[in-house]
Amino acid sequence: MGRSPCCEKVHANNKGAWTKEEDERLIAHIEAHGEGSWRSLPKAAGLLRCGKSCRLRWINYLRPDLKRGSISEEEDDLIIKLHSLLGNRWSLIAGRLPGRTDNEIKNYWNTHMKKKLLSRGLDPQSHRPLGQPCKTTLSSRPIPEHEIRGFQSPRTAEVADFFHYDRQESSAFKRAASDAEERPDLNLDLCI
DNA sequence: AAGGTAGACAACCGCGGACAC
DNA sequence: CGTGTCCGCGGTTGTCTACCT
Repeated sequence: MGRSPCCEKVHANNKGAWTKEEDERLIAHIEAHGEGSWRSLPKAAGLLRCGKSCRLRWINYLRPDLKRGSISEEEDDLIIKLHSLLGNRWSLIAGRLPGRTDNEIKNYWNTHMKKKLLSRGLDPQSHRPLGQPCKTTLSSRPIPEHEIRGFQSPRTAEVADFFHYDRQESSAFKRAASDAEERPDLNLDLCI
């Protein structure tokens, strides 16, 4: 039994592309009250949208610190490196690319990078030569409990520092640390 | 000019983690 | 400890546009 859709309760069932007026309302509300409280935001801002839709619109399109324009060669290179380490964890990858969003990077990956890697004869998921069997897929393998308990190496601190994790007990951190342990060949000293 | 197709990206959906109670 | 709620994430779909026939 799943949770009911967030939009049903408030009849906030407006869907599809955002209008200029909706954008303006959302921007004005966030400028006045700040980000957060997405569930109550639509009503407070006078929008017939669900909170999730508002959050997505703000994060992916309206935020003032977004970088516009195409992905640079340096960013392109960094995305490949980060994806080889993290797999499809787009939000973590976006966290290392100022002004870029997870959605933008995900779309970019699916439309450009997959083709690019394939043309180089590399598997877009494993980053290994096509046809070469790969034991694990970094993005999908669940971490056994015993592995999580075993993170005591210097690599753990390196991962925490690299991804700015301040809560090393978080599952996202544990997963990233696990992946890094598996890929000692990957250099975490990346920069734009 | 009209219809078809592919590419790009905006937006939606469902799930799971975190947290409060 | 169990349950409910909110938020964020990643996969997927929808829509618009440019290009081709």
